[in-house]
Amino acid sequence: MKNEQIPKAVIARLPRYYRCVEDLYRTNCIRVSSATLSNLMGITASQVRQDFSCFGGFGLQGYGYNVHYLRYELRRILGLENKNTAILVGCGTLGQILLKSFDFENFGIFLIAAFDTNPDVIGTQVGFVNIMDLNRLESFAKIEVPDMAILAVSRTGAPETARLIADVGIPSIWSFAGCPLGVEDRILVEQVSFTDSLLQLSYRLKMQRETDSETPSQ
Amino acid sequence: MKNEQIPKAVIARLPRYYRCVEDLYRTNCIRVSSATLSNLMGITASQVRQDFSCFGGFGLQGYGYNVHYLRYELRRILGLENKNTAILVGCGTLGQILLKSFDFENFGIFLIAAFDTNPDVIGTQVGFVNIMDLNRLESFAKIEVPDMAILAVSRTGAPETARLIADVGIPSIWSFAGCPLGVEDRILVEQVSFTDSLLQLSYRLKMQRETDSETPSQ
DNA sequence: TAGATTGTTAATCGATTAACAATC
DNA sequence: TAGATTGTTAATCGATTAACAATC
Repeated sequence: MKNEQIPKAVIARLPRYYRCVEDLYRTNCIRVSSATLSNLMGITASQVRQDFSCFGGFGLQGYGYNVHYLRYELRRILGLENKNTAILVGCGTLGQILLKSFDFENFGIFLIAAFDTNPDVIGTQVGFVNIMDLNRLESFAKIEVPDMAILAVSRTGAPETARLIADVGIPSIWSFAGCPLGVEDRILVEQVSFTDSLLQLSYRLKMQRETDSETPSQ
Repeated sequence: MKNEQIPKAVIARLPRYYRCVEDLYRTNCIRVSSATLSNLMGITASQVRQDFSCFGGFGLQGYGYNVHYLRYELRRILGLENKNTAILVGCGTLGQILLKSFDFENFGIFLIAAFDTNPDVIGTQVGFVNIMDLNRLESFAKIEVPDMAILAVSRTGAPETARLIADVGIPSIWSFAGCPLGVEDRILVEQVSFTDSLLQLSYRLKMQRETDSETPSQ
């Protein structure tokens, strides 16, 4: 594998490649060409080949890509073949949904504990884990050393909680808070932002209306 | 306003600009320079000015940007000054969270109805709306003409439901299904994908480990 | 006026596309 | 072998950064 430094744009496409290839794999497809894959992805075939060649290339001239092998390589690149442990911090409505129904195992992630500050939920079991008091996080993290914290607290509490997570030595946060956490320079932070997404849609909707009214369809 | 065609990269930054400026506005900040804003955003001052100049520029030499005016312009550009109506389709756990606690009004969006196929939830009230049978969507849409459908159904049902939404003439979907819907060429689709986000974090975590082990800190 | 800071132009950098030799 | 399709090189396109004249 070339270790040059993978372009950001390529990394951003990796999850979608994996989704496409996973679908092909599930439908027992044996091989796929860059042309076919490019259709599924909505990009050019040239780009598919260029992207894969960043990692050394997984294809065979005249044949294309073996789906099974391609899937394995993408899983390896994405780190899905590693086993990571995660804790969930913030067991409100969103946190509880994640505990109950998100398929962490599919991503090589083991959810080993959940934390909250609300006495009403502390001690209850949701999904497969018991919810613990957040003030036990520090001693817990010393023993179990989780790879990831899933942050599902309200925006107000997010930076403070994130600091705690970073302080106890957890190296990454998957955050649903949708705001800067203030620890981005110390540990890895990946955001799922509902509001950023909605704002982009709002923008596109407005633009489309403006364009439509300039060139009325008749 | 220049109507050249705003670069995609600029559009992707608009929500974050708005968040920053909203924070400044709330803390009664009167003016802000591109340098200050660039620190908050984690980008260069040059880029801030370049970005705003796409829309004609909102600043004043020697002064910077008036926060109140900048906020207004960003709201206008993002379409938040428009009033849009939305319906929610899929009232499972995630759908119900959105009904109960997402602040749609903040985004100029009025949630006017919710739909599901499950008899157990049809007829119940969640948040401010009553949940209706999905088979009433068509007649409903003819009368109310919603601007947006929020899609919170499971991945399996997503493409079929999306087709229905497009067929009844709703021009945009905010989707939590995290998979292609098959209507992207007919109407606007904006995705919130938990899995794509988690996969990116998984990748970054793996890369960091590899880098760390190459250059051990000692 | 002098200092500050914009908007814009030009230079650099990175990402995408096109073309084709290599080869299965 | 002939056809297909990759991986890679070169060309194009778009986005970011640097520099500075304009001007508040």
